[in-house]
Amino acid sequence: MRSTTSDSTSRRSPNSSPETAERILSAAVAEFAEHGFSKTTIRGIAAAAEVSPGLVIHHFGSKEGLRTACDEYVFEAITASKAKNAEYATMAVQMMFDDPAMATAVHYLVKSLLDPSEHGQRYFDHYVDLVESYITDGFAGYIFRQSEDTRGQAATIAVMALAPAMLDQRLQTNLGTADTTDTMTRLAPHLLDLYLHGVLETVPTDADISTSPTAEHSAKDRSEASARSDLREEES
Amino acid sequence: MRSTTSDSTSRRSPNSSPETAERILSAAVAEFAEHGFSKTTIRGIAAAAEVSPGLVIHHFGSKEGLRTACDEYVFEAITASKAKNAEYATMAVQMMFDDPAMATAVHYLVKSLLDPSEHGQRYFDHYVDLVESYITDGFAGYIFRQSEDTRGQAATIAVMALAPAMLDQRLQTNLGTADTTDTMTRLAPHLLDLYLHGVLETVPTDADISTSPTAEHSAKDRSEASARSDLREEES
DNA sequence: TTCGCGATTGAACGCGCGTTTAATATTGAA
DNA sequence: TTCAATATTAAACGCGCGTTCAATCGCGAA
Repeated sequence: MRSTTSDSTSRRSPNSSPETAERILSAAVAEFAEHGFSKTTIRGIAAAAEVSPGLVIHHFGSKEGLRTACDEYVFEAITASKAKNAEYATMAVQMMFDDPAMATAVHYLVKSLLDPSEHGQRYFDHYVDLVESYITDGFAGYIFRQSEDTRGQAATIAVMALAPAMLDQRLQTNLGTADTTDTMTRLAPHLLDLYLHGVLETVPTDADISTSPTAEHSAKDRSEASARSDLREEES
Repeated sequence: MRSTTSDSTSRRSPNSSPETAERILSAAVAEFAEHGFSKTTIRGIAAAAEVSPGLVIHHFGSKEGLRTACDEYVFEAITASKAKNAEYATMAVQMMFDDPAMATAVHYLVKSLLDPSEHGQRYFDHYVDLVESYITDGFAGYIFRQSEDTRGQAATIAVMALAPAMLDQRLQTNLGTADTTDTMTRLAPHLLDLYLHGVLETVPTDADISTSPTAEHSAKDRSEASARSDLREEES
């Protein structure tokens, strides 16, 4: 039943269509990346690839088989990209979105990460390992703060690095950015600031220190009041 | 023929069953939180609430109507919690998971956030607004670093704060933590460190400082090599 | 040329979904 | 008690899904 070059002598039988299978695979990655796995249909993929639904099954056996093939396809694309651009990993995720195909691959991985399945866990585990090696060995000229719980630290940083891609659509709508690249460009300086200095500063005990106070907003004690009010009404 | 009615004392209109509707609602929130919206079935909710599928439709009109009802239900639970515990918002998300019902509510919101729909966007927008007010007014005794792009900064911080809850399952598997509370407790010190100091330190110009080299891993320049290799094999 | 095999298709199958419908059970109001 | 309205159910409807199947097409081998 399984097809696609079962002959070891690389001899192609009467008919072959490696490019058709690849077109299906490419369409599948795009569809999965956009709609997620459960909402994506074989019929939709077939339509995008301009083939019949039956042919998709013929080449990949099942929807799950197609997904597995997509995993390898995307992993190879990501690793190939990393070889060319080793700086992406920890915080410069936005660099990956320059290449449209790479952006699709990242979106696919995000969907895989958020969908309960082994595929996504495998990628997440690998990513945490990668960050952990960065913590111990340094990365791109930077060194990391050290912790007694390096594993937990690596997991924390990995989660932070993946977060913007996961909420890409939400950010795009909220900030009014045009696309993913635009969004990541907008976030980049704040991410860098966060990674370098954090976000909080201990309240000055008596004297002012550092950080030019650009805006003297009314810093009252309404931190709790604002938390309780108006969660429900909105209009923006 | 369901039980529950058991004893007498029914003083309502001709017939009514607010408690049955509430049981359905509660079951729906739990099911949605666990499986997401598209994978959750009316039949599954009905079974969890021990009623017939038709009754679910009778009370809420449709699956979408049920979802809308769940939104309000969860929003109220969250806001009620915030009234009692105003410290959760920015980084102390883990505090919310003490209450099991609250943990379900948070998981529901996460699923809503990750599912493309207006409901999740509404919550995200509100949350960014909340963080923005914290940036300008301070929060829980802390003051925030100031930026020219407060909106972008707020969005960045909001995304960071939501990230651990979104990858809860992935973290649990990777770290071997028992449950969400355990996971959040594990991450908490690293999150605090991140928020207070960041993760990176500029590489020392000439002298070594701090950071004991704990790991004897082959700490070569393999940062790039490890990125390219062994993405696909795993066994842990 | 003829033959065989994989590529490809259109139609159909079975299933589970959200929803509808008709009937029954229950209960406050008259 | 009688009545009307609601709660509740079992069954079924229609639809879209993943998948199967039989038939056809196209091309290399003989």
